Amino acid sequence: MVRKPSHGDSTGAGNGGTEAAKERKGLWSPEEDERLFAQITYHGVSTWSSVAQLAGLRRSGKSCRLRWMNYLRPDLKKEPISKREEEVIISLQQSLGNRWSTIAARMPGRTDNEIKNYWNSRIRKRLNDAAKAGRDDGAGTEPAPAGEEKVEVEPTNAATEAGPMPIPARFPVFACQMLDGGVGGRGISSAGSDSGENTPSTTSSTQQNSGEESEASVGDSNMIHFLLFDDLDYPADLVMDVPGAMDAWESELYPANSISSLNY
DNA sequence: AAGACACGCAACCGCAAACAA
DNA sequence: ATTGTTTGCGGTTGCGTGTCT
Repeated sequence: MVRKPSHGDSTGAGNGGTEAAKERKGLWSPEEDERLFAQITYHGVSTWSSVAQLAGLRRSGKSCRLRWMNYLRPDLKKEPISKREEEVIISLQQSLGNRWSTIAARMPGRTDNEIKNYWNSRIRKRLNDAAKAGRDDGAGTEPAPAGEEKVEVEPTNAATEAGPMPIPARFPVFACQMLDGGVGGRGISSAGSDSGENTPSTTSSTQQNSGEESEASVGDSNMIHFLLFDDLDYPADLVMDVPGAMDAWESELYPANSISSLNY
């Protein structure tokens, strides 16, 4: 259920109207998204506040960063969180606690916000229910280990569940820039690969993964890493070979004239 | 059909860490 | 060493939509 944008004043003309410089808040309009995406794609990120300024957005740098990280980033997975991913979340939450960004860093294509929301709205509730049910049964004093709370686990790779791997909506151009090395601020490079700590291992491991994870228990952290490498859907060096991706990007998602018409 | 409620998601807020001047 | 700025994080809230009564 995607909330319909309620940006009554997508141009920023509203919001009281008089203070042109006043920061906009609330949902992002498609135009704002487009401006932000184009700005970052073509010019990278020096500082987020400058991104907001250069893109002509009346948004805080913070807001721009959040929008990019949680929504516009080309490497985000758009499909719902799979059972396997849910198991990983549960397992990592057990070992790391509510360190959502760390958990997200180990789940390519997922954001901390997404994981946090998923946890708060679904898993936590379910675990609580399970714990309560356990107490009612008198069956145990501890809630069942989260990993065992599962839910039938498909042996298949999550990436293959939904059929052919979808072409990430905006990845190609972004990847071109990344590989080109041209625009590189620190923001754009970290956004393209993933935040920091897992980047080297994930990218290097991607090509060697064997395709299927072992049957190790969910609580096994080594297995989690292995499994996650397996989940990395869009290794940067493969993206350039996706036939027609650029065409799709240009013709459907962001026609050249729609971007070049922006002033920045 | 309509209102109440629950759910899920997007975004904001406040804080702390990192960095620059 | 100090101060100001920016970034990143986790918690929380607001709101649209779906479901139930």
